Amino acid sequence: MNTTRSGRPALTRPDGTPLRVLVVDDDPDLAEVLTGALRYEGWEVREAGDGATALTAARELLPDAVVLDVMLPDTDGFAVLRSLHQVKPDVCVLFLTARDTVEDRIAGITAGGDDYVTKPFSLEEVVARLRGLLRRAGMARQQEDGPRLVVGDLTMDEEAREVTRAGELIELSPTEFELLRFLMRNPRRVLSKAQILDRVWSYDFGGRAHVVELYISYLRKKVDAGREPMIHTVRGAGYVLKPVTR
Amino acid sequence: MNTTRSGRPALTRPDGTPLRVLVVDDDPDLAEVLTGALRYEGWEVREAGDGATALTAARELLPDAVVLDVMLPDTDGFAVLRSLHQVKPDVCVLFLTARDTVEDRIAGITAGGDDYVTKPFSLEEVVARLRGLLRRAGMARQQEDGPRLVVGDLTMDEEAREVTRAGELIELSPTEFELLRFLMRNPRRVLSKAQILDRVWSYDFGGRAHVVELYISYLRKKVDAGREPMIHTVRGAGYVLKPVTR
DNA sequence: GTGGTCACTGAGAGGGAGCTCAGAGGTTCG
DNA sequence: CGAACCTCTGAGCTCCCTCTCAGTGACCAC
Repeated sequence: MNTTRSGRPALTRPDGTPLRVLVVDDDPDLAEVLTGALRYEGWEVREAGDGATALTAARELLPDAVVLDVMLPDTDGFAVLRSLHQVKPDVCVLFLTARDTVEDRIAGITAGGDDYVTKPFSLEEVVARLRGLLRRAGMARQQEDGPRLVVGDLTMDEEAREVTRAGELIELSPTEFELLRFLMRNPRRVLSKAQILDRVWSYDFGGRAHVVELYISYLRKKVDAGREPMIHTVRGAGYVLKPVTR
Repeated sequence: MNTTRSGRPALTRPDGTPLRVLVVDDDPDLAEVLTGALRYEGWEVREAGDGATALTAARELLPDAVVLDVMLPDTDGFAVLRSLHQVKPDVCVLFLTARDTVEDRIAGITAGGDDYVTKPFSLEEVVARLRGLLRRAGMARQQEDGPRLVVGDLTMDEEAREVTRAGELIELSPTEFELLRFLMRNPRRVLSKAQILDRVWSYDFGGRAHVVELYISYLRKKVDAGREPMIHTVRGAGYVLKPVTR
């Protein structure tokens, strides 16, 4: 079976082969980071720096999804979107936009079932959105039963943004939610503070690893409150989420 | 089963295959947006930019419905309609017209059981009209029991434009109605303000996401007034409509 | 023990997201 | 032509969320 670098089963195409994703961004550093994160998911990834290259690559790769910067050196996102749909009508598109471009030009994009993320974003968010898109488009085989994560008696419904422990609803802030999602997608694995910072916080966040401790503390108060703890500290290494064992 | 990108069951042809729709508009951006929205419904969609192309496409696709701009570069919509009826006599047509199009011509349209929408329109409206047309023409299999949406003790009769909560009638303005319809067609799913703007407001609306908050506020006063709330805010993510859980 | 490092958590500042009121402009209808 | 209604803008306000700082506690090496 096709697996991720982390050992998790990968989200695959219906025939079991890896999902194919095209990353289009003119900032090579950013493209590199994205590509890495998506490869980590076990997907097949290609990069392109402008609209023309993107189209050539798309014709070869026939990607299931495209991560597409709205601002490109040669064309604009809408034109690329149109051309992409001609190459592969059922392709999913995740747009990357600057914060100030949002309202006007993005209008209409999410209408087609596509989605967007504003810069600066966290990798966890990009991956989650992509997974959501692919799943809804029926391009991904359901490895788990739907958009629901389960670790022990802890469950997370990503679409409804609902988290429960032992059936009890837990309210989380956006950052808490994203942190817990990352933990739940990597259960029984020790995650370093650096890893967590890289995935959950946006790439331009200059802050110290100290925030991670803080948010772990918040999560514990809500998730482990008065119960057998699931979030454990591994001194000098990081944190790990484990189902309760007896 | 055939499903929409949103995960809902799709409205299908009687034999279970996807409904086939042809979009005819000379504005490529608009056509793209429409196509996306209809694909999102799980339908099979083709595009055409003028009358001649439309006819060729229609002969191949044999569409169940056509979304047809009245103003086309080569011919006018009515001529296309006549030719379409020769290709497929029972085709449903949804006309797109400018606000100032002459009244009497429109009157002629609806006489044939077809329908029209004036520009600028909202995607939610286009989709709803199309669903209505197809349902009435008996081309769509009724996946749900008729034109009635139900979430918890909240019900909406789309054709009668009647909304009730716990049996009590609720009066809504047009925009409020459309917003609630969108929420009710996506229960338990968090919808972002951008998604809501794209679907419920017309495509040329430049306004800020602030309007969504305003209309959510209006809806709450009418739908949730003095009752257990069904409309919930998910900070940093959007809004979600959920049946009351006790 | 003792010193040093790593981790946890309380308090609080600052910023931003969301809610609501009041009112202007437009449209519809009588 | 006026009244009623609807839609959207602007502004003020509140509350929540995020992060910084600082103090305390836990763990380890010697």
